[in-house]
Amino acid sequence: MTTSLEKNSQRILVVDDEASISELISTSLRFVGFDVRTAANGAEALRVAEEFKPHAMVLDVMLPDLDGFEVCKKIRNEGVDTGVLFLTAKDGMDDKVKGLTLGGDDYMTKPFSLEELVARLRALLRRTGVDQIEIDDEKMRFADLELDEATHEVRRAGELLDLSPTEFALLRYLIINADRVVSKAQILDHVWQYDFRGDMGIVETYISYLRKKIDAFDPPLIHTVRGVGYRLRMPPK
Amino acid sequence: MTTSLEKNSQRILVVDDEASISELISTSLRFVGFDVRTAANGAEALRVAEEFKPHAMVLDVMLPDLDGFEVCKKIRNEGVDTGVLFLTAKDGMDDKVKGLTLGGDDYMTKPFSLEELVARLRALLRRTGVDQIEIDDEKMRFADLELDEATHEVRRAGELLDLSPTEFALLRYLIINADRVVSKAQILDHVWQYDFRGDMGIVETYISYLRKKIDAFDPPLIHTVRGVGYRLRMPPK
DNA sequence: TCACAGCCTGAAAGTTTCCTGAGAACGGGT
DNA sequence: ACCCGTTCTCAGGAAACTTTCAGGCTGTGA
Repeated sequence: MTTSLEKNSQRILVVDDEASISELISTSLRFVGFDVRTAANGAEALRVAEEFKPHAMVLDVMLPDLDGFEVCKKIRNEGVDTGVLFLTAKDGMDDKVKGLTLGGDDYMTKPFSLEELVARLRALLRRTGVDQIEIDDEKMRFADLELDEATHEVRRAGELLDLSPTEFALLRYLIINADRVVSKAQILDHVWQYDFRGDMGIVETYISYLRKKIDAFDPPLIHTVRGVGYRLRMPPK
Repeated sequence: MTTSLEKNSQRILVVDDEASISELISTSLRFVGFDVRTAANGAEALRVAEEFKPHAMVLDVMLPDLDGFEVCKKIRNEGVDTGVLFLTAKDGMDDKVKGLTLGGDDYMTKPFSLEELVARLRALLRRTGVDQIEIDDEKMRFADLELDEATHEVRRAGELLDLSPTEFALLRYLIINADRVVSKAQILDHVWQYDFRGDMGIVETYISYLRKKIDAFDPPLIHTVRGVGYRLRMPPK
């Protein structure tokens, strides 16, 4: 079923018992080029990890059998050297969450946005440095735009801009899809948390906010494609 | 299993019978670039030390078979020349341990913070001077900030500041990660003792304390990145 | 040219995150 | 035992951010 034959992509194991979440994540990760396997519980995770040897895992701490920490520990004891991105519920935070950012690992609370997930996962893979070509020093560029994941700085024409978290995430998504048209629905699906129930008007609002900041310069880079979506591009000369 | 082939890193042997502690420590040490092996008791420690020839050891004094002092003595008798960082429980045997800092050795009481552990270990390696290039003279700098590991002094613009232990550790962590955003969770994981069970509000409190001291000067160096964390940086021109 | 859907944007309400002062708890030193 | 510096919790208020909404604008097709 699942290809898993993509020679050049990094292998990610997604472990979550909620099928809808698991699917959401794996679809997204596949789409951006990862080689993904899933498991619905700890036991299955162990089995899959052994033969799949993932470069990183996305791991719910709340599993039906073992908890995420156990799974992580066991897999590492098996000699699979893998970074882990833990998923936790918003509240259960107090107890065992300590220590999750050690050793290159990271965690996110549910619900999250898919862009955030991908960004974190990439950062994690970069840190744990699995067989990695050292291309991107966590900076994205488009035209005279520059977005730095590590410092959370955004510049246009060298000038520092002050963006809110959502503005930052939206711009990141636009840059990733530079030159392509992305629909408001796509934006909503990727940039907003997966449980967001509002309508797409909010995307318009945020595009407007972004324009005020990044298109205070010339030339404007954010273009509306009426009836379709938005597109980041250099205006044709 | 674990790489252990990193030619240029220093070798550390971690000896502790509590698996969770041992793992916590080795994960942290590996991540900052050491080549780590672990042992769960005295006998194993002797065996591993003989062939691993560690530059330093992190050694629990309370082991199931031999105690830490015995282990240390035997290993040195075998001709392995290694500094030792002892770990002791808060209460017992202060007297026995006290004498240990006479050599280049050092000790810490459990629970400790990981930054503290790494800092002490580095200081120890520096003192025992194992085949090391003498790069860092135990002073860290950022802008007009100066933090001296050896004297525990902190200056800004040449002026001596009076920091509490926690404030010192927090500032050290910020300087180590200068210019990058560090989340409150990361700070908690690295700067606070590993058994701390409170919430991240305390990080805010300490950031506030630190600001009152180091940002009483101009320009302010500690910056909040809303929704993400904190960041030490020079304000943009 | 008109009408309308699609889009833009200001403003206000709602929500979250952060800052900080006050005080309780703790512990080492005298 | 007491003092004092330190750690930690808590809660009010400020500030930043998110979301909704409505009125106005614009491009497009009839």
